[in-house]
Amino acid sequence: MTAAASEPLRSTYRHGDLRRALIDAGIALARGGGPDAVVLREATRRAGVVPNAAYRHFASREALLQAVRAAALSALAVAMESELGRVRPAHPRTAGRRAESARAGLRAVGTAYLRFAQAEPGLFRTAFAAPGAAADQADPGKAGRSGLDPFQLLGAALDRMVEAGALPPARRPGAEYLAWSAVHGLAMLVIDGPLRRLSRRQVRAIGERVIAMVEKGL
Amino acid sequence: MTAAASEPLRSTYRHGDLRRALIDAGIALARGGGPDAVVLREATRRAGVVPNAAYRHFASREALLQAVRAAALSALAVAMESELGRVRPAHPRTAGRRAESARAGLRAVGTAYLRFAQAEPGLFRTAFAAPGAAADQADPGKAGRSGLDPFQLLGAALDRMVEAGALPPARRPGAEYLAWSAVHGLAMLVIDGPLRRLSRRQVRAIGERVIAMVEKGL
DNA sequence: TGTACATCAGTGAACGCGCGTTCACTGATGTAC
DNA sequence: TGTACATCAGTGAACGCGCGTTCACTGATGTAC
Repeated sequence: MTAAASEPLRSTYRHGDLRRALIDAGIALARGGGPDAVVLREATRRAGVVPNAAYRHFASREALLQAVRAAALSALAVAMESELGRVRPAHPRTAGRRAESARAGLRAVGTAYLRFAQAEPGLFRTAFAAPGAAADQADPGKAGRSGLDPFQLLGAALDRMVEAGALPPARRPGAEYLAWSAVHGLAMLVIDGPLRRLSRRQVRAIGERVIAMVEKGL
Repeated sequence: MTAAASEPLRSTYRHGDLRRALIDAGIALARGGGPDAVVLREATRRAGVVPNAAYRHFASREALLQAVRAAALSALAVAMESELGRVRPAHPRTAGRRAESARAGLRAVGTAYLRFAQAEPGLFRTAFAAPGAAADQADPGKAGRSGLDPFQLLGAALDRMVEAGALPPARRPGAEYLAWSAVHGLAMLVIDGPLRRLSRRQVRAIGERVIAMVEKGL
């Protein structure tokens, strides 16, 4: 009954859910060209609506971009959760297995992060583009199914490593910054920077080594 | 005798060195706002010249940006060389000292990289912004005094570690990608991303830990 | 169950802006004789 | 040493573009009686 959110044309005067349609259009734009490609006029065009109609739902172009950013972060969180789910056995019995499982969790987080960056470079860049001065607090909607955002998922993985004895507690504080930096750096170099000529295979191989370096160097 | 390159006003009909002046203006713009701030018209304004005059020296806005990017890379290389020079004693006698000196070289490279990113975020972002499709080969002018660009300086530091026995030769291939990723990631998160609220102190502390992680995890 | 009405989502037209780039020009400079 | 001239760096004016945003409007919807 409700109009399809992605439908660019419509027969009714009212749109149905223009807000949703604009966000979806914004996501599609971000997917193709990163944050700068999230152009308010183009989003309204795709939604089959006159440009200023957007102002019924967003205060400004920046507000729309903000919503798209939250969606991108959320998509990343979902990808990480899904990789985590694939890798973690329910209740390992022995201490050794628990430690290994915790380490696998950290690897899963890193792997999913890199895979997402490579599969969706535009969304990835949008997720981490600096917001326009304002709006910095935790916004709802950037989390995955578990309610955690990507950074929190990483933190939880590190916590599990400490619990399982795979990471000395003294090393825990701030460890997310180290792990995050390594993986984020490779992602940026690959999608935007000087490593963008590397093949998929090469990137995966380097990704594994980066993650191994983190595991060993933490 | 030659007109100062940075002089926005001029009394002569000929400019003197408009090309240089446009690049300098472009650098100033990049310094303030990253690659997107390198606007051809603004650069000509600052050079005290009519907009289309730029086309005597650059084929397009992209060509100007390219020149600015090369200058930014070169500035980074110089900063790295300078930090390297401060840290490396000339000819360490014992193997242990040579190894330690080689490690110090790697740390210097990473430290300078991070410091440059934080001191000159606009230039840093400009240096690593993806060039517009064309022009990818090694351009002259992006190197430092030694003739090496930032990536090559990192490679040389790693080579010295192998020579000094501070890094197993088997670990050498591709090691620059690992080290680079870690440091680059922290730089990006700090200047543009979610870590931008961290204080100078905090960043330096995390920077040291990231570099330590690289040293240990390589 | 029918009707009057307030609400407010989307329309239509327009604004000012700054951008990159093209065109035909002009006049200072340095060179050839 | 003086003069004619070709070169080409910078001028002046204009283009088309797409953007974000504001204004007064209109008409479908759902609600109160």
